[in-house]
Amino acid sequence: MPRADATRNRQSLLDAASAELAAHGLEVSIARIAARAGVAKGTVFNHFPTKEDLVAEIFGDRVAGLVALGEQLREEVDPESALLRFMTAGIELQANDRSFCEAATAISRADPRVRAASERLAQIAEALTGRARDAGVIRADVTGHDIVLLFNAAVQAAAPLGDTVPGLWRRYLYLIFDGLRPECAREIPVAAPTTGDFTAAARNASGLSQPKARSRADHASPQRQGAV
Amino acid sequence: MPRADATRNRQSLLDAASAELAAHGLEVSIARIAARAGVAKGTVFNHFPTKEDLVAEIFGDRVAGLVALGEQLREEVDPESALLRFMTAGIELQANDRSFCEAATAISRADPRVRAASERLAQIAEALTGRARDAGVIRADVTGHDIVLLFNAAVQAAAPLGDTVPGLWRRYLYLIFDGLRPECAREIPVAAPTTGDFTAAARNASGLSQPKARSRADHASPQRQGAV
DNA sequence: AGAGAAGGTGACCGCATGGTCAAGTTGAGT
DNA sequence: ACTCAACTTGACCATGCGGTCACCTTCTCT
Repeated sequence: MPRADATRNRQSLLDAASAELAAHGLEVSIARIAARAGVAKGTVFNHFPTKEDLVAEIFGDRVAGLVALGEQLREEVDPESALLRFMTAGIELQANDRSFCEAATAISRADPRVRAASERLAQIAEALTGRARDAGVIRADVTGHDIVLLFNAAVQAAAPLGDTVPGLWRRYLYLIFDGLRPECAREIPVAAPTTGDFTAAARNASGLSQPKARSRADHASPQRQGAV
Repeated sequence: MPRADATRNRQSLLDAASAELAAHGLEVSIARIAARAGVAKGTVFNHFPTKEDLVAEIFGDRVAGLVALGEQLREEVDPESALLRFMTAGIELQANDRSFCEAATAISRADPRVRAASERLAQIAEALTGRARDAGVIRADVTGHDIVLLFNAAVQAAAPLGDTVPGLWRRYLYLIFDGLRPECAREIPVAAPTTGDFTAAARNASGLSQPKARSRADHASPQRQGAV
């Protein structure tokens, strides 16, 4: 059983990290987080072995929250509104959290907790999508994976103006959602991604330290004889 | 008139930087670029006062290329196919270039060359969109600015699987494009962004040095009494 | 109250980055 | 062939990062 001040500090750190990550994205320094939590830098590493670990903890929680909401929405009577609300929540999470999208792509795919949460999320998304599909309110060729990936789409469309026009992502959510309706479905020449694609992508994702990871990967291809 | 070797080196640097930026994104080090170009680091700064300057040069060229294509497409007979090809080109550019999306948001909004090119791009996009709108092939409430912003959407939707499923962005392009059709248009509760929004966002964008820019901006809001 | 362990601390390390500059090299005009 | 400005070079600087560790403080159990 940990000491009282340790528990307190741990919570402060999680709160501080959560806020700083949301405000400034993945590159916030540990020093900043420590300062905000009112502890020394060393304390951060007492509680979380690496920065990646800290981020994974927070990111896992966020995804878990979304999963919980999705679970509720399965009870919702109207499948269309359920799906729309699910997408809204997923997008809103990212729109309010600078670290989220980056984290989803880069970090913590390797982290087991995040992996688990993400898989649950994919299942929920598929369930909600399936209900909407069966009800005939969205096109037949759209899958749960598509829905999760489209979270990114709406946020990133609005991202260049994100701070200037705060609710803009909503515009693109609606635009994209209209594209999901059966009425206007044209054939799509590319198949939906599979669960296997996601696991394969997870293997490629190396971790937080992109520079290091990069230089390691680089030895393979872009070397030129004369240089260096 | 510059010396012959200077001209040669400048071109090598642009080529190298272009390739490295595409492959590794905005955070490639100057050292890497210099190595690839086969020159010393100092030489880079002989030709481009700052890293931001180098990136702006390249990024400006890319946008200009897209503008040129857009200009050709205005002659195309079918407005729908013209718009679709324009979007495809814009997305493809980003999908093949890791630096592009980041650059669009972060850097070089401040750079006059890039600003100019971006404004031209917005005009072209508006022209192509207008033609498609008049022809009744896309919904009335979509603007050229929307189209440019949606470049990001398709790429970013596919981004988490980008390296694993290379052509995936195409799927989301088609999905999004279907959402642009008049047949399935529902009312959108958020207005399209204006040119003014873009200029306002440009003012906020500070430059390459995000860390510095951040800490400057940070003094304003997220300070907490006890901390630091 | 006292003791011992759990936890906090901040100076410190190694490393990488963007950028500078005095000294050396080289292309081009005569 | 000679000269000199234009250009290149790489050691160097300041800064910021994630992470470590010997030392000190503080909680908790008796």
